[in-house]
Amino acid sequence: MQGEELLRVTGDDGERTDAARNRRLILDAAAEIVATCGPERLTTDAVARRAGVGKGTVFRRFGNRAGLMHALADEAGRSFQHAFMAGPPPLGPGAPPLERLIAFGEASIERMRFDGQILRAAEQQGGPDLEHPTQQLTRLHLAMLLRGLHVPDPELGAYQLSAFLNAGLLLHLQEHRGMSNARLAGAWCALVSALASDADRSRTERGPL
Amino acid sequence: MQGEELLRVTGDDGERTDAARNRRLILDAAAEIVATCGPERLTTDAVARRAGVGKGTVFRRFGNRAGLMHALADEAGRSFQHAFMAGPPPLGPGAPPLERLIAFGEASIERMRFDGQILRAAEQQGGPDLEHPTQQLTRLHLAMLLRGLHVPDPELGAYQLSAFLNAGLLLHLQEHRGMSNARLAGAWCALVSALASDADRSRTERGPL
DNA sequence: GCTGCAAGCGGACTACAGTCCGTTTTATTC
DNA sequence: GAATAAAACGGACTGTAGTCCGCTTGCAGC
Repeated sequence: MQGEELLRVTGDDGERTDAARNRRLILDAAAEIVATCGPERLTTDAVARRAGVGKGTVFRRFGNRAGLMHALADEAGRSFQHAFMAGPPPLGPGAPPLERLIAFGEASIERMRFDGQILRAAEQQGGPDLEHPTQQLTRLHLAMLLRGLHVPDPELGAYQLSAFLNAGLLLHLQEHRGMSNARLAGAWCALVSALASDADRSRTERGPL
Repeated sequence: MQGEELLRVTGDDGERTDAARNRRLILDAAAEIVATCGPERLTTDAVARRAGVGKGTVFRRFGNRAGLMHALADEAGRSFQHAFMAGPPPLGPGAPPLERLIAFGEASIERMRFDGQILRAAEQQGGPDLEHPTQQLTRLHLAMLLRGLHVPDPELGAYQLSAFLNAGLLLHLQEHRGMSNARLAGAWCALVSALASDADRSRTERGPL
């Protein structure tokens, strides 16, 4: 009766120290393998072996291969996340919503050069994980900007926009269809501008509430 | 020297009769399993067993599991394909491009009720197969309609639109987010209308060439 | 320190996708 | 209808994701 439920005061996140240590070991091992052989060569066995832990531990920590990839992708994307949430304009706060939206798309497209492989690998397997915190954060950000443009359904609009910024799609367009980043950015710009001006127009036509 | 290269005059598509027979057997067996247990339960072993063929035959015919799923999805989607290419307006030819686009989105959303499961299963695994003939046909259709609206980059616009009509995404929004088809259709309508009116406006402003 | 126990661990095990290659079938040519 | 080459066949085999469960470890209270 004494040690029942509320004795989770251990580590930072209530994570036991061995668990935390192993998480880092696994993440580092995975990053090393990805850097060496590419994400497609990352097997859970290899990660476990290299990290010096059992295979079960990998799955306990990350759920599945995609979860591990997401964790890796999140580490890579942390700086991007910071840039659009708290960095300098036009990507960060301070610029008007439309400019921020355009900058966001351009940065996402540009970013594929570095993180595309990992992001794509994370997306695969069971379809893109739309409920993943990082995805949600991205959509929340987009929805906020769309709301600033008075788009009728910002939440759904965010889904529409992020569907296009999907790594699998962008990489395909860049690599297999040979589309330049400028062209992709242009299409993005056209899309968000259209949404913005249309919303603006129907707002002023019907009166601004 | 006699039978060298040009002796492919056999079946319909130059497919040997046993090959054609087995293709049908496999497809029927797969459809039956999907109908009974759902697409996620479809294993290549089970299909082969039920069809009474070897496992290798399944892979020879369809490449991989996703290929089989696509073949299944294509059979299910043939009537839809016919509807937007040769059926009555507004989905088929005869209506103005914007109306056809709207109808296309609505039909795609509606369609998920029946074919969503299979479509999603086909999309999974290695990301959506953007080069699959059916996908290409869809994009070609969308691009044509966008061209009719004088959108600047119809080809890329088609990618943008079809990214949203993705089964994985629509099903997620319907099932996990509880969004009504009306809401989804509304967002689609807003999107294509915005593209259309923006293109139209910048065309008339700068003069219609 | 000692004890209790929830959390964590690890690796054998299962299930499935996809490959490989010796054997069989099909269509063609003579 | 026999010979022949190409195509197809099938099932054993391989590699990998993910599970399971008995064992170990770290933490909290004493």
